[in-house]
This record gives sequence, structure tokens and C-alpha cells, in this order.
Amino acid sequence: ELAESIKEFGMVTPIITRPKEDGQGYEIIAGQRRVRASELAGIDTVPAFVLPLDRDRAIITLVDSNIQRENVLPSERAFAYKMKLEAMKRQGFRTDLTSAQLGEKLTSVELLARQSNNSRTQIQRFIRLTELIPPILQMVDEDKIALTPAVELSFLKKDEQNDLLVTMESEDATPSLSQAQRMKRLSQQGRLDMDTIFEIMTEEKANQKETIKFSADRIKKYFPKNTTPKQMEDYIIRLLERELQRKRNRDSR
DNA sequence: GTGTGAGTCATCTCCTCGGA
DNA sequence: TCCGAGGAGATGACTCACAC
Repeated sequence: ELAESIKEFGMVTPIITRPKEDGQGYEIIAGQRRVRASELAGIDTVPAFVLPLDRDRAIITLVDSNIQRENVLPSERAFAYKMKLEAMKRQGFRTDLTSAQLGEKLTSVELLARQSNNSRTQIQRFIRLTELIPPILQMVDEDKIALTPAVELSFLKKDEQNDLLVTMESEDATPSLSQAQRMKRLSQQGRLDMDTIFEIMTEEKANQKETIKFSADRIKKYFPKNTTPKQMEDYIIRLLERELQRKRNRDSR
């Protein structure tokens, strides 16, 4: 599609390059897909800006270019934010100058947040994803695990994540936020092992618990007026326990 | 003491399910 | 079909620890 569009209208936005460090040709910083599409369209020259960017500036430009795409996977976003933040820190980014018009001083994360239309916290959450082992990160990309539980899982040690992966595969289940939070706490206390993971992952989730309901009309004749549903439930349980005890006594004779 | 990054917690929103 | 309840997940504010 891109190739067809370039064939018809030409390259609208110039690509961005920088001279290679060995002096042999140019390195594309932004526009790899457009260059590839031009090749497919049979175009052998494309408009380009050649900018004297150092390595960190090149990383920042590259990330900015990639993150503009639609449908960026969470893992791509995570590593992009991480790379860009590290490059900004290495550069000693002049946040005071960049934000001068706003009359405030921003940290690198805050500046990155402004530039990416995400909050500082969101940026940090995405970066946490880079601590996940690849198969679990892939599950985040595939929407099998939501971002928030995934962030909690990123605090597990690598071997704990591997144990969790085995359990997820064998039980065909993924952790909910509360399960992920519990595993994180246990991990921090050094109490998370394969058995605990299995126990947590195989427990019934609150919305999966079976409940028994019947109409109050059906049983209210057995109770005094003004008895609340809770009192009815408690009374029924007491009766059942008493009956069970009687049965045990009979059986033991 | 200050700046920065990381983690925690409370609140809000969205979604699903069951009942009317 | 609508509405309310409950749960899961997302989000922002706040707090704390650490480096300088």
C-alpha cells in the first residue's frame, strides 16, 4: 500500500539519515519502511535530510519516528521508551531549556511523558515490561495478559517468571491483577515457589465461584417475619451443620 | 537539602453478568 | 433491553529511598 502510494504521489516526507561512523555511506534514522516501499515501487532516489546526529540523538529520533506508528506493540513501546530515556539521560538532556516556555523544570521521564502523550507513571509502567521474560512479554503483546498485571509480574525474579510460565501453560490460565499482586508480595518475601504459584493460579477467581440462589418467597414461610436474607442464610447453614453432626454420630455407633 | 526514580495506594472507568 | 452490582484493570497522586 505504501509502495503504491509513493509510486502515485512520490515521497512526501523526506527520510532522516546520518553519516555512518566509518564514513561509508549513510544510516537511516527515520523512514526505513518508506525506503523499502520506494524500492518495491522501483524508485531509486528518495529525498533525505542528512543530519549530523550523535548516537544518542539518533536513538531519540529513531524512537520518536517508530512510536508515531499506529498499533505499536506494548513490548515495542516498552523498549523504545527505555532506549530513549537512557539516551536522554546519557545526553544530560537540558530539560530546563526544553521546558523553559512552560516555566517549569522537568525530569527526563516527565519530558518523555510530555512528548509521548503519556503520564510519567505510564512511561515507567511500560519500561517495567522490559523486565519480563520474552514468552510472558509476548503474552502481553497478544493481549493475553493486561498491562497492569504484567507490570506486577515484572517484579518476579526470572526463575519465578519461568515457573509461572510453566503453570500458565499447563493450566491454560493467566493471572489476574490480584493474583499478580499476591505473587509479587510473596516474591519480595522470598516465599514464592512453584507450589505457591500453582496454588494461586489454580484457585477459583471471585467471578468464577459457583453460587446457589433461590427465591426468598420459597423459604420465607419457615422464618419469622422481618428475618433478613443474611439471617436466613446463617440459619440454614447452622441447620445443615447440625444435621451433618447428627449423621456422623449415627455412623460412628 | 534537593532532585530523581521507583513503588504503593486510592479512586475511577469499563466490562460482564444476572435480574427485572 | 435496561439497570445495578461486582470485579478487573487503568490511572494519577502520594510517599519513600537513594545519589549527589
